[in-house]
Amino acid sequence: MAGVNKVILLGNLGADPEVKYLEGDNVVANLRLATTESYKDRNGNRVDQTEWHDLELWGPQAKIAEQYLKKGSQIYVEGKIKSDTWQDDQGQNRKRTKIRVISFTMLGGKSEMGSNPQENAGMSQPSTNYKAAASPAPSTSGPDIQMDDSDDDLPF
Amino acid sequence: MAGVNKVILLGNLGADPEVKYLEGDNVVANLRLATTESYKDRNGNRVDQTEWHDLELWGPQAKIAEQYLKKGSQIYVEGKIKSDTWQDDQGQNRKRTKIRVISFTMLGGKSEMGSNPQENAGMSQPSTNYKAAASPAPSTSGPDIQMDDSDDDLPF
Amino acid sequence: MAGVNKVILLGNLGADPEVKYLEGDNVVANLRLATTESYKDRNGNRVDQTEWHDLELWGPQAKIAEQYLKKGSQIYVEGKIKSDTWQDDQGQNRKRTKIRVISFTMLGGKSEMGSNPQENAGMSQPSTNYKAAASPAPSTSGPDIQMDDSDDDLPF
Amino acid sequence: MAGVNKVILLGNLGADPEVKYLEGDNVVANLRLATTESYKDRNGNRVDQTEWHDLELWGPQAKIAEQYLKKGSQIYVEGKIKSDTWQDDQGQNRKRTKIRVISFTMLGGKSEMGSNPQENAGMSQPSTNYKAAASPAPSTSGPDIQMDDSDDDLPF
DNA sequence: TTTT
DNA sequence: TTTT
Repeated sequence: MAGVNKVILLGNLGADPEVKYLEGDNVVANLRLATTESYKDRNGNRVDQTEWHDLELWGPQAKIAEQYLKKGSQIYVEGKIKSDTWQDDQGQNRKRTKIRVISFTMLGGKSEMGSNPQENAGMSQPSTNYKAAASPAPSTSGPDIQMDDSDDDLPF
Repeated sequence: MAGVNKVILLGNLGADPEVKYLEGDNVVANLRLATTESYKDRNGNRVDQTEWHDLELWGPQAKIAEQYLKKGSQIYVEGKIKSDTWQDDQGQNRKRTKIRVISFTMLGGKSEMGSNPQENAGMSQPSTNYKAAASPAPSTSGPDIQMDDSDDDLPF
Repeated sequence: MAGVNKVILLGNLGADPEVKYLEGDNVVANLRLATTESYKDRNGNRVDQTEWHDLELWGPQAKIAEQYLKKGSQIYVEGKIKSDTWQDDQGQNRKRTKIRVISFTMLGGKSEMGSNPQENAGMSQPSTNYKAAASPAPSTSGPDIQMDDSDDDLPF
Repeated sequence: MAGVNKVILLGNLGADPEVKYLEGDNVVANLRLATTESYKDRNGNRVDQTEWHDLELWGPQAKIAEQYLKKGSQIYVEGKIKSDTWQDDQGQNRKRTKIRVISFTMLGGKSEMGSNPQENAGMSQPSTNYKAAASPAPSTSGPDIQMDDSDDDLPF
């Protein structure tokens, strides 16, 4: 039963975040992330190989992504693999794999922090590490606890 | 261009390895790995959530997997996400995601190492860490050589 | 400012946990973990190389460790590197590095769960993943949030 | 015996690399890497906590570090923990922990690749991932060969 | 001693 | 579809 399911990615966004506001105050952001490897083939030519990843962020993380990330942004991501399975119109089993983001960090320093300081509350550094908080935000009354969403049972 | 694409899994095999011997001495093994998380839902009930991963191993690794792994084996895996994309019969874009294994380690000590000591050459411990070696070995001669199989340009 | 400091270990305990109960309900456990690599030297002889790690766990994690881990236990650990620096008697700068554990998972299934079922509440599997909760436990009123202690500002 | 000893760091260099050329064509580079976490304390004030890591790179990696890294460079690192233990003048046991780098990637795109294209041979991208190659190259001929430098038995 |  |  012991299980570890961990993904570490570092790459660039292929497009601006797609953010959806759902009922009940929930927010989800979908990102397309490219990770590119370079290697030399047997003839000594450099070859780039790009893998595209579908990332999913929920709650406060989604909002931070909406606010600060855009096409081209470089980020470091920790998450886990999550698959959806369903039957398509032809009755065939289908599977789609995405990365549920647990935390991410903006790199590259090309931040364009909004001009509204309110927006940046508690986030003076654009490259702070954003741990996921469940959404709706739990009323943690403890000191400064960082939450992550790795094990919650919210419906996402 | 900087890219990191890393997966760390720890779980159990849902079936024996499926191994195919290809032309040119190539071997590929496919594994189904389950990683299970346990958490309590809002009612305090324990819930298990299992994610199934398709693993792909090549060359010597595939042979080691064939030899030592079986349904139920517990392993620790490092690898990377690799997707195949194609068009199906209906002309729809399809995508299948799997984990290309870079290294793995057998856990649990329930090894049943073959009775033939030759088989265990260099592997007195069942839980040795098996780093991937490209197969057939690339004719690496320069200093730029990739020393694991993460970046090779072999056709897999 | 972007920072990642992550350690992943899988190994066995060299001794039973050392647990200290501090004032204010705090608990700390210290573990000695061995990670062993096997490789062949240039003569083809198998060589084992063991690295010893000093792990530190706080709060509920420390109690779980006290309860379920013992000399020889095999665990998977995620944590971060933390160093203490000080001056010794001779006025020399000294540094000691340890691993602050964020989460751990018991492996090997050799659990000897206590006979008191209360103790195992919510932990029917010995190999559940134990995320750290800050100590003293925050009064999280949210649903089932998993906390980790990676970013707290408690004095440890 | 199963062992995993893995470190993932992302941070900035506190100083230029220190490179030593040893007898027998060996090269070693030492780096000081800072990883900084930001969090809010219980009063809502942002606090930065910096951990300093001693990195050690060998062979070709050391040369690449010497050539392209400098004080302030942002890098992503994978490696493992390695400790030296010895007795000091007072006969006391001492231990020093460092990170043996397995691979690293330059981030931030502030590369100042030398103007000599020869220098960049096989490395048109400053942020290529540098996997360690043992130096001098081991005469790998069998299938059990370690394909990165994590498990070699070279004298470093 | 870094970085934002 | 990203990035250098």
